[in-house]
Amino acid sequence: MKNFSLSSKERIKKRKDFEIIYSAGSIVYSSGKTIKAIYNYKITNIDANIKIAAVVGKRQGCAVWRNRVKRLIKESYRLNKEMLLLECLEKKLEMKIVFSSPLYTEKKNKNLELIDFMPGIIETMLIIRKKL
RNA sequence: AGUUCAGGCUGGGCAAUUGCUCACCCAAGAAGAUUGGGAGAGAGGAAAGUCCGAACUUCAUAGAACAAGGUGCCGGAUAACGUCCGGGGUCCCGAUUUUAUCGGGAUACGGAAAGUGCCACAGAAAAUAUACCGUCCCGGUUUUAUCGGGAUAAGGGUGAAAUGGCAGGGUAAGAGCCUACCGCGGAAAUGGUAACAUUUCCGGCAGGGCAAACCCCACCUGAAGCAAGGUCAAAUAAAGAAGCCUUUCCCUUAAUUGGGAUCGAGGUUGUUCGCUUUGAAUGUUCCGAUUAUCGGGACAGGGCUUCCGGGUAGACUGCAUAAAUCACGAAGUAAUUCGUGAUCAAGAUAAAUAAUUGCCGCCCCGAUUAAAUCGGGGAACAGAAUUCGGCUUAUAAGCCUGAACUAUUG
RNA sequence: GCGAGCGUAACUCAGUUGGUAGAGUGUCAGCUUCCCAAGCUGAAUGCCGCGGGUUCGAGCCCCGUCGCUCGCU
Repeated sequence: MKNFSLSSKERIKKRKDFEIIYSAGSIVYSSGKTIKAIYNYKITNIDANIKIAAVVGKRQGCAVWRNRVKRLIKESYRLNKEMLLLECLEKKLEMKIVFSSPLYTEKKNKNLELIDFMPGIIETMLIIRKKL
């Protein structure tokens, strides 16, 4: 498996998965609460993998802005996913994470860059790794 | 040259690395699962709002009318439209010049003599006219003011709007009462496909505004929408059909309830033992043997397996060759149409089209300044979701055309 | 994607043949009371979401637009 890819297998696509995560997941915030992560995992023998999704609320901005936020979250996970993936492969976990950034809105933060998301994502991933 | 207004066009480019989506080829593979490699394609002028019109799909439907909704000068374009093009009327602005012409702009612009309704306040009166102040005549009282009767609609005042305008005649004062011009209504002729325009004749004037008030007239519309519709179809529960099974004993219960033993079946193991999991429920009736009971059949109930229909989750399809785009030519004032040639150019579904960097181009600021160079900053509105034709709204910067104004030069 | 509804005072809402925009709560002032509450009296507060149009006149009629809410798998 490649180190920096993010194929369709590594994204949450089914409605049921989201229902499971929101009902039984646990929540982790980064410092400053810029990034919120909800995660859920179980032990399997077959598919040890991580699946993620990025979620932006409808009221936070228009469609272009929402797409950009999701792309930036995915990008910053993609570049740093190795630190969680090895851990999960060793312990044979099927991990599912939902990232969101509830504090950003289009009116306040018009032009967002990758730097605005990268540290928060890394921080939450480190917290999740500790709790395993 | 600048500013403003109106209309139209463009909506940065190239490269590298790491990724995403789609379909194609090659290799691995039982496999159209999956993995690796290769070469290819991958948002807009509004993709937006969902305001109109269609295609397409399902349902309904003999035909006609009504209801409800929409459109509304005339002609053309179109698959269709509330869209577009051309023309006419009305209104506004500017110029010339003077009451017409030219240029630009706006226009929901059918009917008020089919009927109903409304027009606050003010005003005499707001729609069958009327008579507050006036003006004029007659009479009385009284003595220069007032009262009564009549004539009048010129003037005043109110209002958004007051019953044709203006000039002359006429009169007691007035009045389309009469005349000319203008306006209005009707008829005819001419021009135009038509809206309409021009001319002539007739009528002394009928007539207020509002139909984005009800309404009348003409024309149009069946309803819902790709979350339409179609195909395949897991698990679970339940209905139907077929096949097989429904051992024995004891305790208990209201019970087809609960429990134990035996026995059967499955798992573990090469096999046995062992261990472990699991097992239903009988009742009625007939026949035969025998008379305590046993064997067999039928019906009802129960269990297991298989099949069948329905269609949920989910998957596939609808879904990318179309009223398509571009170029040239022809017809037409134009919208647009016709012909020939070329192209095929996104197809996601918790939803791809990205991130980072470099160079060039554009704009702004600063420095040096002859051009130019160096440094810093900036680049809008906004993201396909079945597909087209429009409309509306958002939009940095730049370009083109036309009009008006200003300044400078000749 | 499709379809409905609502924007009026600080808050909750009325407002219909189109004619000077209202109620309740709250705020402020006065009266009452030894003081407060309650009560009584009075006052202030509105670009009727925004922009056009029709009309003499628009919160109301028409068109466009912005924001909010709800329904359909």
